[in-house]
Amino acid sequence: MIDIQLLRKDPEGVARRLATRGEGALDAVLFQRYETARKELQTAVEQAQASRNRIAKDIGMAKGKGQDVAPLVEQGEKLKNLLERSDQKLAELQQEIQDFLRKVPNIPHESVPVGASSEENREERRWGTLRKFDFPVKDHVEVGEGLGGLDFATGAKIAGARFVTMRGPVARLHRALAQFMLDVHTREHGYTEVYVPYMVSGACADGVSSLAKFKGDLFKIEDRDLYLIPTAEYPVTNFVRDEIVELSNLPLKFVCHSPCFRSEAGSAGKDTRGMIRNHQFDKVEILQVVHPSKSYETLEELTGHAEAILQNLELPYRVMTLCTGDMGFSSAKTYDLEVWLPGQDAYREISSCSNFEAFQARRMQARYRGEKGKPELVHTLNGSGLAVGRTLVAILENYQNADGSLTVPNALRGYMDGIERIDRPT
RNA sequence: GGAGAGAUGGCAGAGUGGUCGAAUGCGGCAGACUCGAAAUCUGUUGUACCGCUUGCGGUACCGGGGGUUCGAAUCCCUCUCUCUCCGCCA
Repeated sequence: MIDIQLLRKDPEGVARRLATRGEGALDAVLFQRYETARKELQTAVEQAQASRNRIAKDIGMAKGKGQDVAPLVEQGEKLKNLLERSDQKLAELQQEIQDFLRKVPNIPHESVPVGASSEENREERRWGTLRKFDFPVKDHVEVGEGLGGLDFATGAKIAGARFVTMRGPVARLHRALAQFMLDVHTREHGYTEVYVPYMVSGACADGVSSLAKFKGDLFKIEDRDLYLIPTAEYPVTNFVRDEIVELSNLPLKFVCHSPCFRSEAGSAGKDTRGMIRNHQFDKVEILQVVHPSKSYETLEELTGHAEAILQNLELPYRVMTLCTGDMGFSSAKTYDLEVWLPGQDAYREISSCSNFEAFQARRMQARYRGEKGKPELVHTLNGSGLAVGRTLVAILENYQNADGSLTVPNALRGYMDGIERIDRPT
């Protein structure tokens, strides 16, 4: 949620900055109208409540002295009727304002390039050299199926389109990747590993993003207020929901390996081949809860942590700053890491690292006890470090050999009984 | 699944219809003592919103929602969660 004080102070300015996101901009006029009505109603209700409280107190005192309270009780009754109606109206209006505000996306940071689509994302840097292949390059589907390790038909039989099954050394490579990522982040980057529920309540989902807006992207458990998590960000960020964290405990740094479930509503026909865009995939997520003054330096650091995985795996990539129109709902600034996929002859997103500033913290009342002893909202950040499925894709494509075998990246051999190559089954 | 007990401020824990936003202890902050620290003593210390504005006033909040009442932390209904016992299960 954006800061309502800021919105009150400068509705036009906020609307202007939000408009750079492209989607239906903030209706500043509607907000002003809400505010005027709310103020008027609230003042009236609170005045009525004040008189009610005074009368109740007077009755108590009069009774204590043994005086007649009938006239006072009658006054109270009258007030009660009046209050009931206006109280309800106020509650409805406040709910409306809440709903309105919770659907407003975060304000982009000033360093974010203004643009309408991914075309206008800004490239920051590139790492690694693209391998030259002296044989026709296959995509990950061909390589994976050739190794007997990826099986989309069985995935489809079990659960439908956009599901995959893995077998043998490829399944193990997939597991090795997750282990490797967890180890690097816990050993070298100071994150604490956490294990979490793979379902969250509606309230938790609305804490990290807008449930009202993005319900369709999630899988919901029938007849329960539970959603399958689309990323570990959902459960892990909610660790600090309704908490006041001691200043000395900041920053909190968590790493979490989890499956992610996405309905991929609205992406019909997009990336239908292979395991680029599945309903279920694994991801290792890194997440930090920090002091507000530190969040932008933390964003650089956290992005570096995700990059370290790609560097260890010697996978070439580039870093993009998402433009205002391409950023997620809750983010103030996002870097995407895009890995080189020779099978697609393109860079593809493999990690997304965002600073949400106080946007999520405000939605879930996550605070720290500030320097002056007052609770203040924390800043939250997270990034994929990395999407495991897509990392496997990148390895299948970048490490493939002419004979259809796959070289195991150096960094993973310790997790694979030291084997250097996965061969085609004979 | 069955039976019972409980949920109060940062934490612990009193309070069973009327000056209760809530005793007390711990913790935090400020001060005194000290070369400094500890101990001790004194004071102070919830959050959100609204209105005039460096202060004051008002309102709401005792797990969530609803009800009874002139008045609810306190009574009633309901939901959620926690604990204990039994059953079942990895």
